Amino acid sequence: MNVRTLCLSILYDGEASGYDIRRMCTEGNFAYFVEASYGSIYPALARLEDDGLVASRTEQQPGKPARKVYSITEAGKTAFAAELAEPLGEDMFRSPFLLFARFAHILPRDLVEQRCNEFLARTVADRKKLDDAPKEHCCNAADMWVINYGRAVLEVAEQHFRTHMHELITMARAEPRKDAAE
Amino acid sequence: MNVRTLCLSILYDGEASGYDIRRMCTEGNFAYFVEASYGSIYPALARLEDDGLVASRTEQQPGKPARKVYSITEAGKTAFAAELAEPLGEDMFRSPFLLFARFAHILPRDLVEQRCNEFLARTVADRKKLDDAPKEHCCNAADMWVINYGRAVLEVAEQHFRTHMHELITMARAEPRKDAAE
DNA sequence: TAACCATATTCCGGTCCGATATATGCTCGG
DNA sequence: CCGAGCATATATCGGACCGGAATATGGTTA
Repeated sequence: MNVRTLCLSILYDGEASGYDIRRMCTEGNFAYFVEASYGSIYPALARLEDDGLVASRTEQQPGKPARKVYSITEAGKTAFAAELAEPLGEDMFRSPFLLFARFAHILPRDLVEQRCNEFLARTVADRKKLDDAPKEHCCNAADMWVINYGRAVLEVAEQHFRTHMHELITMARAEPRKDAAE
Repeated sequence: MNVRTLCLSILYDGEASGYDIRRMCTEGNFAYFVEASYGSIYPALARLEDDGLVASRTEQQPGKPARKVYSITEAGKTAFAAELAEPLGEDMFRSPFLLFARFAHILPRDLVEQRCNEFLARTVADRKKLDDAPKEHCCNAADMWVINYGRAVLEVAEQHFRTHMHELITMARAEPRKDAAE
């Protein structure tokens, strides 16, 4: 799933600037399964425009820098539907935290505890955002389906982690940075 | 979490060739949360050796190409522990399938059904691999903790998907590729 | 009034993926 | 018995992508 397709998917729901697209990737309701940086979004939009799949107009706003607002064309919609009909890339999950967790036994206990608390906080925040999503503005039925899938998964992730994180902390080396044995 | 650190983490458990590391990434018990390709592993190992964090010996095996077997040095272990003490990168989940799912309503029903079945099959296979992991060879307590976390999450993912996939299929356009209305 | 933040875009270095090339010998079907 | 295909093993290259810095601009706030 390349950034081109990601841009088309966002523009499918309405016009947006590169900045908007980035924000939807990082803060929007679907941030938990798609992402892209400015460094990929802007070149992708430029190429999309060259190919006639999106159109742009420059919107002057008093007090703020001008926005270059992109919208999807009919050709873009067709290309997007065709792209979705192609074989899908594999989902991927990368977790620095789980790599860290595997080595709890060689790490100081206070570090493991800190990272566990950070991980829990992130998981809670992610779940909360999906819980709040429906109330805000969104969505069509398919969007709600996707959000509910995410909620179901994050809910057990949080619950499982809450009840088992202390086990991981117990595995860590018992010296919390000072020499006081026992 | 860069490939250098990933290589060190695998070598921490015992010596391995670049090929072995790749296999552990794609087929091993931890494939579900770490990955790297040859294109990153071999350069990473070369740099690691330059820096003295790993050592290598060439192992001639009759009948097969020679293996260049890497092992972690004391300096490597220290560097790895130091790396784990650094702030962790964010976990990330990227799902071409969920992006696809958001647009179920504009896609033909048979395509949505097919992709759903493929997704279910992949989820089942992933969960099954984690279920089988403990029986095989592994692991220390921390490894088991990580595997159990993965199992808990994949189990609900599978169960939720099984009970709700038909809703997604129902949202799809009712024409299964021919003109037969109704 | 200076520092900072939000909006908005662009560029670059470096990392990483995916595909391909190369080499070797085994297994299995025809 | 031979050739296709596969598993082992390493290396390389183009291109995609990330993350951060640079550049503007004007509003907010301490």
